[in-house]
Amino acid sequence: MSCDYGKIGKHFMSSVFALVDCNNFYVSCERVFNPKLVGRPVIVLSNNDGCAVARSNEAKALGIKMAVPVFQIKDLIKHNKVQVYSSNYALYGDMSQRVMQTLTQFTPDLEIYSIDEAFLDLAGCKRINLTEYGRNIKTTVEKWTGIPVSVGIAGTKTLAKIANHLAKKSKKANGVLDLTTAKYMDQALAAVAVGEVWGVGRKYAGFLKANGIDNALQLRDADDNFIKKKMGIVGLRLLNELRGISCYPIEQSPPRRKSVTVSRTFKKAIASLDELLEAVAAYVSTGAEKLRQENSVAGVLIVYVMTNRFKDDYYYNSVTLKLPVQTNDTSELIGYAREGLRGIYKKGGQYKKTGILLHDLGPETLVQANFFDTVDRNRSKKLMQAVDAINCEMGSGAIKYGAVGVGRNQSWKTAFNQRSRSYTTHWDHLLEVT
DNA sequence: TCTGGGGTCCTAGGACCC
DNA sequence: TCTGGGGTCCTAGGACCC
Repeated sequence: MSCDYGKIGKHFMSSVFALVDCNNFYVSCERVFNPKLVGRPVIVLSNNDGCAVARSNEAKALGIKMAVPVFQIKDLIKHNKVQVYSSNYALYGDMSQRVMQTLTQFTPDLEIYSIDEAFLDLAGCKRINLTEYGRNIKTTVEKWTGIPVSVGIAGTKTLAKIANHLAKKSKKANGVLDLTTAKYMDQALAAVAVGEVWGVGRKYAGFLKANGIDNALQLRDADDNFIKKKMGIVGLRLLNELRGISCYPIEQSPPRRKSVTVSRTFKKAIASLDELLEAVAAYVSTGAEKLRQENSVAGVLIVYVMTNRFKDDYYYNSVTLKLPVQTNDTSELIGYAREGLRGIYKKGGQYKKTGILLHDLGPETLVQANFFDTVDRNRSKKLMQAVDAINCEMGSGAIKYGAVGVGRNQSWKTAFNQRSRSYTTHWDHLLEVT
């Protein structure tokens, strides 16, 4: 059943979604390989060890908020012996795959929504006890991967999100909650703050509260026209989803990506153009590699620089380059990017971040030859294949472009001072003498 | 020289997500 | 001193065309 705004009265609930969400995912990954962390406050940091992006329940209980800068909680960390880890994306990505693989045992119709979440289509499972089924999912994932998960089940994705949220909070639910039966629906919705609803961010939450809508139940029963006017068509879909009318089906094969971004914040500000040029070349290399992995080419390249956004003299500038022919060739893209950066670089700036975006993506096979094209596309393609093959075999970065630089003091490189070992993807720890 | 409306495409910005 | 990164969708407004 699709989302049809005119027929709200006569709907019937035909779909069943389960949302499986890994608890404190990055922290849980660290705990799998270091059981001493269980039961203790643990946090995982963003790039450059800047902010806390994952927190164990014990860390949350200490009042450590999502994305809080580490320097603001230094004392808290010290006094409570909080265990602190740099992020280890290779490890988390690999653990994520194991979790998702396990979930395919329960239905082939699953949508990997993010690194730590998946929606399962359980419409075919209505005759069985859904709570039991959810419990089975939970224990199996935990047994096979070591990652604790919560399971929320309901008639729409938005309600499954809410069920999951409550499953985590409620002691009685103990990690699994089925909201497909309408019996406790109002009670459940009333228990969820409006800001916790999927699709309601900070701005909308503030606006809704100012208008007397504090929880999910009040939002569900809000006036359609009022919501449509203030939150657009998305808001209307949200109301329908809360009312049990599914607007967002499972998407098993995600459509081709529409853009690629690569950017990093520097630990220390950079003033020199040469260093920025190196950083940009490195980001372009990463972005182009991603394009080639997906057999895509880009038609637009954007380069930007910015100084510290928390300071008064904040400076941001960007340039959008329309490429003559869509491409995924690293050296070609580096050429454009360097040219673009020279145009927006302002001398004397203390730059904290730079990045590139690739837009207007399309399939490699459809590249339109251009009469004025000066690049030998066949030759470039073969070279790129060779580079990718070697980097795959020898490890990422085995072959780099000269423009990326090779110095030991590349201050633009990201710091990870408390990183755990890549237990699942590298074998070097087996050689360590302990 | 003035007059009208509708459609499409593009872009920038704002909101959200994890 | 120290503040992450990578995405999506929608909307409004302008340019342009008929």
